[in-house]
Amino acid sequence: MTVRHSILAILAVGPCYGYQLRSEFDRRTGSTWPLNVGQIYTTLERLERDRLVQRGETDAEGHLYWEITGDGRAAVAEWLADPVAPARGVRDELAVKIAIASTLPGVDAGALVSTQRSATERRLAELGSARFDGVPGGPEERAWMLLHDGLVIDAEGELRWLDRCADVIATTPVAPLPLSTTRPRRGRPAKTLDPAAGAATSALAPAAP
Amino acid sequence: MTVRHSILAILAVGPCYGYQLRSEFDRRTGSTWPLNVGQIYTTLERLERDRLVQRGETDAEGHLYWEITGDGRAAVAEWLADPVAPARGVRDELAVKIAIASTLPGVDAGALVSTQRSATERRLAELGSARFDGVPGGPEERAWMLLHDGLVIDAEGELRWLDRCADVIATTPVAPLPLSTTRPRRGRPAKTLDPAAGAATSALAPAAP
DNA sequence: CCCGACACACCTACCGGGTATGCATATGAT
DNA sequence: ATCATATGCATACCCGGTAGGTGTGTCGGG
Repeated sequence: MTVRHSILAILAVGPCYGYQLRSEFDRRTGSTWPLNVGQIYTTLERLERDRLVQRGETDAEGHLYWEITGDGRAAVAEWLADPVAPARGVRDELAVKIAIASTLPGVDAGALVSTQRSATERRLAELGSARFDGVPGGPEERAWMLLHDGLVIDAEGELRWLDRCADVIATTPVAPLPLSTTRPRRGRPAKTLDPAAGAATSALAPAAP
Repeated sequence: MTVRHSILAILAVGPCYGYQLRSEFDRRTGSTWPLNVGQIYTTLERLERDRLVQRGETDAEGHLYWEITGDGRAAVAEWLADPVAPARGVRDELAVKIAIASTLPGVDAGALVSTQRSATERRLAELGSARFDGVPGGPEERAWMLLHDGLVIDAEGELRWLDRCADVIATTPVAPLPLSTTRPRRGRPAKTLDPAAGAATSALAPAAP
């Protein structure tokens, strides 16, 4: 939803035509987020459908200027006021991958973790030597710095997490899981008598009282 | 691509029918990643199209068992060997949002950052009090712990990053950007003789009349 | 002097992940 | 008897994102 909202926010500054939106987006984000031009037009159509945007004037060169509506301004305000939703990113993807891998017979999950660790370390090194090549002092540089720092912090966190994964895998061995042989019973399940008690805490969580 | 690969990896253990794949996935990931059943079937069809999977036997209950192919096994091996691609997650989304916001006239980017910080702190607190409620000692618990720790590390990193953002915003003020007034020149760009001087002057756009 | 490179400008088709929803059947609880 | 819930499958849809095609105008170089 980033592109959608960003376009809307730029239109809140003033009417723009499609291609212009892209250059404004690039200027403000330092070309940090690769944006396909085609996406602009489909997004504009969807915004129009949702009454957040409307077609405005057409200039001599044939440029169609899009204007933001009242609803659109409200949506921008809401976007700026609301924090972005929790996540669903790489960490989840990695977590699922490792979780699945550690249940597969004949798969060394530890090796997977260490491979990933090497890749992340390499990434971190590349980030360390990356330099902004553009006009300093402008919005592009700020955007670049913010993104760059974010990637660094992310990579560092990934390393910490991978170490934790290696630890969990090494210390709490789980037998490889074959396919479940229990035939599923249809219908409403029988009432369970006692749910297993005692949930373990993770190392990062404070000890339960 | 997580679901696609995970399904394939489970099929490498043995043939399964659609619904069975979902329960195996849940069992191995601790229901950590909410997986819509419908997705299984569309994914299986795509896997079949790509020759990674093929239709097998149908049992007495009418369950169609899917089998992995040789290409499929190769794909699983490749998935397990390759590290997960760099990212494109929340951090990017947040970075773009902050970058855009800090160029909008009349928008307090600092307030946006602090709002986000509050939300992340709240999230972190919730994570701190979260406990695994399931059968301890199994793969579900391991998956839950890995994911949980990942979320904690991620939230902590986000806080660090947001502090950095606040710092950048406070110390390197950028004038709010109006829409660029420079008319785009079509055609092949003129050969730039002195790129530094020309670009630097045009970087700071004066307010349009 | 024309050709090719390249930027502007727009449009369309397509893909893949994900969600919602509908349908049918079986079964235990109330 | 009825309802709630689980298994089991199928389909339509949306959305973000990518690829690729169509022109047009301008400049540099052969």
